[in-house]
Amino acid sequence: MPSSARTADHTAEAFRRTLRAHGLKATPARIAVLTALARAPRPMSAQAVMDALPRNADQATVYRTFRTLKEKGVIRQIDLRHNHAHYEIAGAEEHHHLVCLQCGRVEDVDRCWIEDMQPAVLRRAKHFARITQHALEFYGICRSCAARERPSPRSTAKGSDIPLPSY
Amino acid sequence: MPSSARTADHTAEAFRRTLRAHGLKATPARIAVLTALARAPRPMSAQAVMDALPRNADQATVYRTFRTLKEKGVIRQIDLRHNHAHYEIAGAEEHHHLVCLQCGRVEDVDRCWIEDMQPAVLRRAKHFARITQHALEFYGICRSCAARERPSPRSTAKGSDIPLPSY
DNA sequence: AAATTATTTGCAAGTAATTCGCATTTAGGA
DNA sequence: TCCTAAATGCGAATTACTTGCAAATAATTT
Repeated sequence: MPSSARTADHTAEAFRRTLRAHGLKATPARIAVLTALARAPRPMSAQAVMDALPRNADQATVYRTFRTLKEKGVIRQIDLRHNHAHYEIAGAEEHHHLVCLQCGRVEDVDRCWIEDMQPAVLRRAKHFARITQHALEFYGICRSCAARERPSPRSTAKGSDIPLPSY
Repeated sequence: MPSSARTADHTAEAFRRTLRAHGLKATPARIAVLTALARAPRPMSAQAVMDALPRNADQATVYRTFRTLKEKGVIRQIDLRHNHAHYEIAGAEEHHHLVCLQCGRVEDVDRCWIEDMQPAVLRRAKHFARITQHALEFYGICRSCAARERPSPRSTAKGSDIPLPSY
């Protein structure tokens, strides 16, 4: 067996099956994006993915792929405070990240503690001198949205997809 | 004593003192931004703050104010997955947020649990039907950056402030 | 209270990240 | 192999945020 970092089958064939299982077409572009994410040791930016791709696949495709796979839960969006989104393959064991606000270095935190645990997290970290902040957000669906659930999955062609409150 | 939500003095005078304590000029724009954030029940976007401001203060000023106050730790940046940053006054007791991926509704989570605690979090929530994801990131300074600490706080005038690794 | 100066602001233009419209291509079922 | 919905590629558009610089101003000094 290969020495892949996280236990998971990250072959093109496996991705093909995953895509099909979600009712998505297994296109070369999507497989290439997933392969790039799987190879990278850290969450990747759109730019990094585009650079990693052989030749084809332009921005729009990469961004659309991110959105689609994120909606299906195949990949996960990460906010590293770099002024642009990062993505990683989901499904791996829960983990978080240590992000250096100065140089952008990212390191995995493989267990889930908060606040009082920060000294311990820091001790386990390989490359960090101190932790100054952390952010935790929960995402889900609120009651009113759940109530009018699935008004028409495909009707969202034009309008901005999220009706935001004023802030 | 007034019935302000979070225990803290959010008067213009208090903000003036806070600013001065951080070596910043207590300008009307800054006090207005802080006042807007203090009044809002949720983290605010730059747009929301600009709309809330009497008349003056343009984008550049608001964004610059965010950056300055964030660096001083007076306000905190929140990623609500709305495609733009949100900010809230820092210093209040630790809390997190519940964000509806469909309508953007935001609700505070006033205690800090994760994962296995999600059913309990959901039960305590007022407006949520389900939680599907959560994100936790730690921010700090890595060893190499700590090593070359404070090369010259003011010399970062032009270059992009964070030398990013390739992704 | 007026002078002084480093900060901060406002404006207008600029840049980076992400999205959209639409014609063309393609994956995968019939 | 044909067919059709889904996906791509291209260019243009939009959004979020930043920057350069001259004018304004907070707070210190006199």
